[in-house]
Amino acid sequence: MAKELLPKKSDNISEWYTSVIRIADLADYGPVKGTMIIKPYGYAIWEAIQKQLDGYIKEKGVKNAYFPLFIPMSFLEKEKSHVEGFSPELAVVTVCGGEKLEEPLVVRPTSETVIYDAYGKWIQSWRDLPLMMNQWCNVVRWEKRTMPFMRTSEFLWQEGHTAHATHEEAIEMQNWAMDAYSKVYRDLLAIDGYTGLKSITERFAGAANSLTFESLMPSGKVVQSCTSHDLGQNFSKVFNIKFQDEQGVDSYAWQTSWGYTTRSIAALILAHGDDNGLCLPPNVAPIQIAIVSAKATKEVVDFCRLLNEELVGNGIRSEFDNRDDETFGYKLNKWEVRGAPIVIKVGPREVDNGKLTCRRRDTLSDVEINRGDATINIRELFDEIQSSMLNSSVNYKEENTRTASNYDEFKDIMKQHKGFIKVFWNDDPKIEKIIKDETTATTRCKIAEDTSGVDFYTGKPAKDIWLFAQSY
RNA sequence: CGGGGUGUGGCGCAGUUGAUAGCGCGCCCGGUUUGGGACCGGGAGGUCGAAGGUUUAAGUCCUUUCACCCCGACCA
Repeated sequence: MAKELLPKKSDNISEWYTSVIRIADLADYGPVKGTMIIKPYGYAIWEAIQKQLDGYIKEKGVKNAYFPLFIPMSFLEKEKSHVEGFSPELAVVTVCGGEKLEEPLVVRPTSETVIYDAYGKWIQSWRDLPLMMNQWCNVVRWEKRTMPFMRTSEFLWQEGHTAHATHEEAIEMQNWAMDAYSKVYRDLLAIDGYTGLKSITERFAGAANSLTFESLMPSGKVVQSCTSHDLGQNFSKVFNIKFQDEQGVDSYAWQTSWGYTTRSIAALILAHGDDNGLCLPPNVAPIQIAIVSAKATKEVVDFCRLLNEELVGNGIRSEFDNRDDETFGYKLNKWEVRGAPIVIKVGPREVDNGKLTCRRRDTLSDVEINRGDATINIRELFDEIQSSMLNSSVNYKEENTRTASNYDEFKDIMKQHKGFIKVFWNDDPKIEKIIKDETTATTRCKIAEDTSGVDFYTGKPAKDIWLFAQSY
């Protein structure tokens, strides 16, 4: 624990990022390339996200289930664009129990194929629809360039898979999932972003179209940590997910899949952290309140203990840091690096005057509140911190969304600022490739249909408004 | 996977022309301390990323390999 060892975020955001993960005790490297150990403090963030998102999922009537880790290679090969999209990053098992397998097994990179093989067996009638399942699990994608939380060979996520009788119903589901994701982002992580449709190049392998939530990081690069796909009938046709409707006519089901990953924790670290370390919004902070005593007299310790019990009893994630081998100043810095939203400083002064000195992590300023109604005051402070953090994210996004009306302006913005670039554009993979090669920017999403402008690249009448940016 | 860089106790580093390792922080024990990273005393801990090679002798030279960082391609 040494704050002076933390590189300045403004100097070198990459080194800052990997250091803060280690110093704040979020995670450590695993023994295998690209793998990571998520430590309790980091995992608790994931649990807070899970709790919220799992609640939304259940409210919607989607059931949790679990499907196998191993998938026969032939399953992936059934959907052409799916296997083409994933084959470069597959981990494949060829030997089991000391014997070479007849058919290699893929460690799931995503579970469409294994789940839809089962759906094909389970769905016979319109009465079986909609079929809506979700699983919380790990997936493996052998990435070339890894980074803790941002891009690991194995990562945790939730994947929802649904089958519906109509395309409209499937689209409603797809939109619902993205709404839930953006609520998690905004309400829990205090991160704003743009929701929209992916381009032909960027969409999920096997999807008819993909919705995404894109959030801008201080480096000027953009993070995508969740997507929601309209799979059309692409998978139902190859996995034979057929049902007989009320008229006795056979049709293929309309499907969606949607996932939210631990990459969102990377966004959380990057978006709010500063030169002093992590800065967590109260709604996801594993420890929302750290109580630190300035002098460990019996009166002070008893005061802290009672306060902590009261807060914990009222559902606040509070901890009394009662270590006797660390000094006051040391503890304050420790909780600062670990990003606890509020540190309550208690000494004889507070015991005497019935006030609490609260240090806000987001503003690094002290606020005095009454001990008497501590819980109420702290809940108010939480709300204030949470919304102030979201506000700064909203402002940052808006300040860094720039409009380009032609390619020269576009290149200029990429050179000077990065961030989001808003343009009129018609989706064209060939042009997207050229732009990427020349500027490193790719489409993030289509945010609106609008025929009032001309395509920034070709100058021809345009149909839509798109956001471009460099992605992580 | 391509280009560049790094690799020495948990962390940050030093180690001259080759002679089998040292510092600071941290850690453990004892004591004094505690309102923004305390101090004194006493300890533990490394064969120098890994494997091979040259040599009487390798942290230092050579080869291979691995990991991490920065920049690309792939990607949630």
